[in-house]
Amino acid sequence: MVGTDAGTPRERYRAQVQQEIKAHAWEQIRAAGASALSLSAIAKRMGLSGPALYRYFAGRDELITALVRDAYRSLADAVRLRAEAGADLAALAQVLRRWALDDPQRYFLVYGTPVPGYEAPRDTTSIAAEIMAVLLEASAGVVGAATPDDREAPGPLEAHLAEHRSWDGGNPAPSSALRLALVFWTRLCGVLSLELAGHFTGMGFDPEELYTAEVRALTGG
Amino acid sequence: MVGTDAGTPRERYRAQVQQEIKAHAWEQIRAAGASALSLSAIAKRMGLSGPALYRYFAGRDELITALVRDAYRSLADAVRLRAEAGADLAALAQVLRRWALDDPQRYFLVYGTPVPGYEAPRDTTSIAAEIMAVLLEASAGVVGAATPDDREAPGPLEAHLAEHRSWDGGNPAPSSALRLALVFWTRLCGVLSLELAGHFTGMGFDPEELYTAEVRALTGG
DNA sequence: TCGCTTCTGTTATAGGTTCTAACTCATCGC
DNA sequence: GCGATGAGTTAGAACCTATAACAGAAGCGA
Repeated sequence: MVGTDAGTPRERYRAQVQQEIKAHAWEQIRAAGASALSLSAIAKRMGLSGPALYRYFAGRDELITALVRDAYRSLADAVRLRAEAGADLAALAQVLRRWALDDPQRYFLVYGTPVPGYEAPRDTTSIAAEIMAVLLEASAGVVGAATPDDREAPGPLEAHLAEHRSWDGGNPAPSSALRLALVFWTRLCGVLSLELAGHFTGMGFDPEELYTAEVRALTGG
Repeated sequence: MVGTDAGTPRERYRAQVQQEIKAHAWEQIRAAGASALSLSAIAKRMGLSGPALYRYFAGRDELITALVRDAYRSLADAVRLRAEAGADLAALAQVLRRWALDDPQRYFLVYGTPVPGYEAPRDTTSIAAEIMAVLLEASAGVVGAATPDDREAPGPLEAHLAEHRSWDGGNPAPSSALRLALVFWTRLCGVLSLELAGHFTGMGFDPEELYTAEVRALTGG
């Protein structure tokens, strides 16, 4: 645990209390969703009284923003770690699915309903870019493995992406890899969002079958 | 406008006030999201005082439930009307996109973050089934139009769906049509959810290109 | 037309929330 | 030890949901 005990005692204490607040916040969110998050309730359960928490977070919004950032970070770490361990795109799909099922409300904090006025802070967008970079790298591996016969003529989307690839982080992957990473992302989020929101309940089939079928279609398995 | 003025004067008045309440509610939701919906604020803007609204809705949850139902209904009507006018699957995709972009928060009320404990009332699930029935019908048209050469061997998902098609509403469509309707739904919701939540902002490309590319891939255009 | 009933809207109130202000007290560094 | 910093407290303003008790209008039957 390198870096855990850096700074002055006060800073360490402060960081620890902040972590404790966030832990209680996650507990509440898991139980009743982010909209039910209450600073007062957290304070009460920590043996503190209401306004004490404002020493640690400027308000409810700042706490939620921190939770969103942590959620983003946990997904980015999970994906990046497995990618560095040599996982291919199909394996990354399973990482994403596991991460989502492990805590649906955490998934929705990242990919759920946005607040109209809300502007994502800079660090979360950079984490999002980090995730896309990993997916892009893995996608380049898939399209690179395709035999020349499999290379279809670039469609309109590839052409469009070839001209708008400012988000590729300098990755020299072909536009077909850009397309694959993007479609991978949207299709899997599509299945997960509907599954976790319960839109498949009562339909009788197993969402995992749908998910893995989409992964197969994407990775040419 | 058949059926608008049915019932006693009191019933008509009551229905009108309920509609007015919902109109103000949508206004608030469009501006600041469903979590910012306030009965007090609605009452104030209607020239009423707080508790008066409880004559029309038992509480905040019941109002939101009514709004969810109306949102579902508007999507089902939009899709069904165009389908009855002869629209094919690609055209229905455009209807869905237009409906979503027209009011993102309405989309998220249906397909956004769910409240953990919340159980969808029966009438909304039946509307969801109605939407799926329309998509299934249009999907059957697409797979029916495919030449025999295009018919691929049924994959694992088709096999799974063939055994779990309780949601098909008695439609005798082949399991490939079930698969298509399901994948149509999830892929398009994937693009729309990410687009409307702003996850593509700053990436430079046009989400509509991605959307139409997915529609092309689905309808074999 | 009278009067009863039903429904609408009111105020008062309880209890919850976020958040600010002002104050007390412990801790840390010099 | 002493001053500065920071943590935690209570008090309070301004919201919110929701209920209770009451006033008054509208509808309906006799």
